[in-house]
Amino acid sequence: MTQQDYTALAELLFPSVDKTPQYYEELYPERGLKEGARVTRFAPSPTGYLHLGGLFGALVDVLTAKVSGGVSYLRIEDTDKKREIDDGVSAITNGMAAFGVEFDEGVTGYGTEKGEYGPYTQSSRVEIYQTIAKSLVERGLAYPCFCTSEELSALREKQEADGAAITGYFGKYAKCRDLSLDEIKANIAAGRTWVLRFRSDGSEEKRITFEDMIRGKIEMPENIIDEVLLKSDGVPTYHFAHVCDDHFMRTTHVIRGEEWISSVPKHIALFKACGYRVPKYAHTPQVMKFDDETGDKRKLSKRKDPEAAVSYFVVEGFPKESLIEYLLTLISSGFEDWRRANPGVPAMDYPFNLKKMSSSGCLFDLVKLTDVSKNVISTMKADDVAGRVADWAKEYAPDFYALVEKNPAYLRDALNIDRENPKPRKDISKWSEVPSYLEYFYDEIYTPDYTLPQNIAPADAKAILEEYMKVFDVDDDKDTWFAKIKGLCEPLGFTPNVKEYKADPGAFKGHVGDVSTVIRIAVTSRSQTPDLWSVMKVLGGAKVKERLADAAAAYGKE
RNA sequence: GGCCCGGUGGUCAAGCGGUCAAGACACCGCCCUUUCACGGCGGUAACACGAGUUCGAUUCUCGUCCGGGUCACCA
Repeated sequence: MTQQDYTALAELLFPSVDKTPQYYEELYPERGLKEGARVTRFAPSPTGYLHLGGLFGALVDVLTAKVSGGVSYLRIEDTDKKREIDDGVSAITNGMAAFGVEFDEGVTGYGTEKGEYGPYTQSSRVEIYQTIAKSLVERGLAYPCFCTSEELSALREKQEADGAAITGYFGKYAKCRDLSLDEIKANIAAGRTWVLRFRSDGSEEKRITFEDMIRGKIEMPENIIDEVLLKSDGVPTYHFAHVCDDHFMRTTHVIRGEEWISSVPKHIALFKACGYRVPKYAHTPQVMKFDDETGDKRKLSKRKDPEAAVSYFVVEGFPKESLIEYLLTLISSGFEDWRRANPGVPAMDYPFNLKKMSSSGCLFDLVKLTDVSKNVISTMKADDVAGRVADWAKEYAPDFYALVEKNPAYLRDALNIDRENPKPRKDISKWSEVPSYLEYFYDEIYTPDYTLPQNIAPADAKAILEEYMKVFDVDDDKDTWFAKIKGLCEPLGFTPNVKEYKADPGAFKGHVGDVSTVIRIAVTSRSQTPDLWSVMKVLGGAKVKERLADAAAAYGKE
């Protein structure tokens, strides 16, 4: 075909395209950012709920931009209408919001966005792709292909049967590659649909190398495939959209999952054909999970693993900071050290470095998350914890919420036991644990169970309780409170001195610990609780006396 | 199958030619202690395998094995 033919072909294929690439170059100028500033993007497709791996990637994008004084943005890749789901976009933006991940630009919700480089939704950018496609045709770098999917799969089968190393539409197999202008016209006139293909000039022998920001140098065979640029409905494939968008949105660093590594040669070829500067690439490792059934590491699966959806963590009531902190420990090995050196600093201030990211797939570890979360929660103020518990309960535990809502101060006080001090308790890892954790503070959900440890006889328990009721005063300070419990010991055959008991166990029924346990069980039905004195203070004198009496009566019946 | 990525304790991981191979989680023990937790101290436990390069390999090279990805008008 001659240049004239190409021009005519471009006009034939894209009659309605009236803009030029130059128009968009001016519309989306280079960003005037300072030297070294990185522009990153998170570009998911709205095909389901927000995946944990998605949050992971988004974090890397945002951090990379932030640390360099650059820009991160959210782009929606909705070029495949078949796979799209109704609230796919909201699932992504809500999920990000729920964990406090904020982009500088891009889609902010269903139908809304911010920033000067939009639209940030690919389905709204078809005119741009077509303009670039048209110019590629004019330059002989792209051509229409009329092959049907049947023909294509027949081709693949034939190649496989021949034992071909590379299968696909390329070179001599690309039968539409050298159609004449007249043939093309005839096909179109006959109403045959077409896709636009890239005319690759790659060679099977040549290899290309590129520098991955995480993995270092990667060498691969050059792309020889005549990749589809525009599907038959005129919408671009991922590959073409990636090139156009990341060029015009002036992305400097393309950070995406490692499943894209194998298409980098394709992308580099496309960037070059378009005359664009190739961005830097960083391919992140996959988040895996240990499969108990097979005993193997495997990719986190949407179908089998509830924790693959970030919504799992909000339902369970993990604070957003916990998941972020945990993910950061996976993302960057230096994070835990930094955290120890910088307690209380927002996680997003972490001086992240792409190069220090591990390149091997990491296993998602719920146990570690639990530990991280306990630490996060242990540093929160009681008011904060109470507020978050209430917010969580309102949504996911309405019965508990009804209880809590009646007296917020009471909830706060119960949650404040052994909190707001240098060595806070670390009992809670997620809000869903709170209802059972605070059970004995609420009669409505409290079921008395006065079961004693083996070594304490009910009759002794009854005696302890009866004596204790005589001296109990909720207003005692902690020392006199405990002195009273010690005072109970000797008359009843126990010793206030644990060491004394250990020296000669046979001489006593037990020690203060046993006496305390009896009281603890009477008041809370548990042998293990946070500081009992504090618990009683929160419960109030009347309630404590009532429980003491109930328990004593219960032992009396035995 | 071709191409590509990866392989340090159970998990996450430092390490970049010479280390008794960090640390965190989990686990175990001890101390603290009226229970539990917290905290402190200590412990078990790893360089997938085989060659090569080197005075010396966890570190470099090759091969093997294992895991993963990718070979669509899906992203």
